[in-house]
Amino acid sequence: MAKEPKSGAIRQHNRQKIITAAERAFAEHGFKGTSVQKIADRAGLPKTNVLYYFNSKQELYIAVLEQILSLWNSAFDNATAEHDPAEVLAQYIADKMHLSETKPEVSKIFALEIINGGQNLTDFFRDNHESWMKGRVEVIQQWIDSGQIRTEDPYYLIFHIWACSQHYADFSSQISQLRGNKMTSDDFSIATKSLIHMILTGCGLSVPARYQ
Amino acid sequence: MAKEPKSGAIRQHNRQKIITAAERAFAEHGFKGTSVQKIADRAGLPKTNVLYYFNSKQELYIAVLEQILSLWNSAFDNATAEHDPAEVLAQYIADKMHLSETKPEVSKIFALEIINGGQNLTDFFRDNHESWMKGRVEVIQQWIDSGQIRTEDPYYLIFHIWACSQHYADFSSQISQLRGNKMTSDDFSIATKSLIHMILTGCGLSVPARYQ
DNA sequence: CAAAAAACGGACCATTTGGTCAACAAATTT
DNA sequence: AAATTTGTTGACCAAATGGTCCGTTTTTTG
Repeated sequence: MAKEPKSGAIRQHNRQKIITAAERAFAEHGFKGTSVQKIADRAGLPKTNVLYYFNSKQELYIAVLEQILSLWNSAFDNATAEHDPAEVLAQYIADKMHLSETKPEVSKIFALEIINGGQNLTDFFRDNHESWMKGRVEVIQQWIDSGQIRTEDPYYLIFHIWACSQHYADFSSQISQLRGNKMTSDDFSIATKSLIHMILTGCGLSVPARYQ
Repeated sequence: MAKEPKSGAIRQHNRQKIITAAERAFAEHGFKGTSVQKIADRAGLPKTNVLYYFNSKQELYIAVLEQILSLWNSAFDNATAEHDPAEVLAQYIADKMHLSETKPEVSKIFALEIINGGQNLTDFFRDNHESWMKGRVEVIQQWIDSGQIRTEDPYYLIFHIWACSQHYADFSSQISQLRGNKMTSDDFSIATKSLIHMILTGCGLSVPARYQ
């Protein structure tokens, strides 16, 4: 079924144009709320052309989700118990916050997907994600066991990092409304420091100088 | 236009039945992803009947949002600078976590709404919310000024509390998948303690005995 | 440069869906 | 109990939408 890559230059270029348009559209209105026509308009192509490259709306959506995965990487991925938890966690939080600042659509699409039960995430992604988590939990558990950090449960620590950092992307409209203006780059910098401080201190770590 | 209450017993009863059905449906599939027919089925009524009580899908959706507001209340609402910040914040976090545990649909509907820009929230709600926020920020600022708590910015503190507590409702599917099973009541209890510990400690507060 | 492959795009179709109508049934009111 | 209001429902409609068809144009290839 799936026509193989064929990687022509035009194909590559158009697919990317469509994915980018779709990314923004899905982030704004969710899967159901986004019509193929709207995506096509944004990409500056006729609808038929979009369906030519992606056989269905669902297929396009999944392509968007998959492209997003490449952004998930972070230094935390390869950290071991030998690393300094304060450094690793601070860096991880900073990375996540940076992503929320620069690619809020990505976070929103994922949030929408997960809230709706994550039915479109491939098993491949799920397994990957799960084993990533297991690995990270193990490292944190070792930090706990060696008395380097103090927290109830590694899972919750990671969830709290995700929750807070993603909140700045997903709930940006609420944040802007309540604060009276959009978060500037400086605001993000302060929020990041604030979050790093809270989480590290909350784990009994002291904040590395360059994150203060 | 808007037919006034008329508060007959049947009316009251049916409206509530519909709202409850709609609440679950919207939480699962969002506004666009939920058809009036589906809501009607869940409520055990013909679609026409749903439209009879709520003139449009949008009107029903707004009714759902408004009913939700009643759950937003908390002891934190009336706290002043004279209160003990550790007590007040711990209680607030516990309240929010409790809501995530018992009414995850509510949190999800709100999350979906805010991610999509909150276009359906009434001005009334927005203003209310904004002035609530201003009041709370002021109290926290006083705690900061008097050296009782240590945090960068009151706004971010509140955002982080929301982010973490709501995460347990909104991202429950992800949490279940990664942990390997659904959060039990005991898990929630531990997560709550963990969160209270992290946030209070992160603000330089010590955790009140009954939350440890 | 001819032939094959890839890209383009208008017309079209089936389904879903929000919403209306009109007729009928049940409750309430007078 | 008659009159009026409220509740119930199936039939129906128009718009939106995902997706197909098929002919045409452009690009690539042998």
